[in-house]
Amino acid sequence: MIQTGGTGRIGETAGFALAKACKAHRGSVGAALAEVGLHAGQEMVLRELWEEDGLKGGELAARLAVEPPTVSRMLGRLEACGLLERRRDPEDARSFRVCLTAKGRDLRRPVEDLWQRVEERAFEGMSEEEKHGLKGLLVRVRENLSAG
Amino acid sequence: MIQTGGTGRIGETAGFALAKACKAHRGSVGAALAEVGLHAGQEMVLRELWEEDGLKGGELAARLAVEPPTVSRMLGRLEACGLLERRRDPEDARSFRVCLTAKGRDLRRPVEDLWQRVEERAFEGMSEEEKHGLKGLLVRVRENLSAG
DNA sequence: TACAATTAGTTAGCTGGCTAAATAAATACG
DNA sequence: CGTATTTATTTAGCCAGCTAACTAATTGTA
Repeated sequence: MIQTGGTGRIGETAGFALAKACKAHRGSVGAALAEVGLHAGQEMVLRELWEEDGLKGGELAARLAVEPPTVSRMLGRLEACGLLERRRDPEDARSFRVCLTAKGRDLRRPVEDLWQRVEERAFEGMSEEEKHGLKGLLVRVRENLSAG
Repeated sequence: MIQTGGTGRIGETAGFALAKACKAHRGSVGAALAEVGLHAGQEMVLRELWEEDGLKGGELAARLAVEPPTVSRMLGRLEACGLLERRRDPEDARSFRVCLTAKGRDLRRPVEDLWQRVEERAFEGMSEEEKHGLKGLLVRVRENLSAG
């Protein structure tokens, strides 16, 4: 049994449960990612590029809902790892296109697989209905908060 | 409308929805916390102490499910802010007790209030049943993952 | 055309999180 | 009793995230 947070107001909120569940999830994903040489969060950058290669830095930041400086340094590290490269945009000299290398593309399967393994463990014992309902509610939370 | 992540496998998982919802939630809480001079995560330390003052550093790390070095530096900063103090444990010279100052205790209300405001916005439009069900599922996710 | 305003990225510096390694005290044990 | 082991905390250094401030290129406009 896990304590849900005592008697205080914060510990009783759904937001608290959300934060703790997410922390555990990120921890599990992070541990698995370490086995392929990645840090938690970096797989999100790769995921966007697997979906659409050649994004501009700013587009990447917007899709990740992260600030430009964050993306800037992450790209530097991923580039140093040989997973992607920045190519100057011929149409705009202050932009660049982020392009996956073969090495970066090859990580797709292993990363999707490990994410899937965590998924199975995280939601073990839940029906498809429960899981689907949970997902829907989480999307609503995100919508509610990203407004303002 | 918010994109849920395209066609890739990761974007379709409940874990992905969890991560994105949590990111939005942490962002909202963090913005509100900034108004009382705190950073996201620090309120969790205070919360534990509001529940039980005088915890040892290691106990705090365990309850937060965080590593000792993380707690060590956070305590240093919170102490520098005058929110708490470390008192050496007379029964064990290598331990200490973390004790709130009046300033630290006074933050309870404002922090609980702002957390509550985010709670209302985050789960706006959800019935109590949905919210309660969501909370229960999130606790189960946490239990599933904190096992191994 | 020349200059102002906007836009794209980067750098610096802060925070929460982590691991590995060092310090120091308590405990176990021969 | 003295040494070895375990335990509590800190330090160093890495990464993701942030804001503020800077650079450089594009665009708007007088």
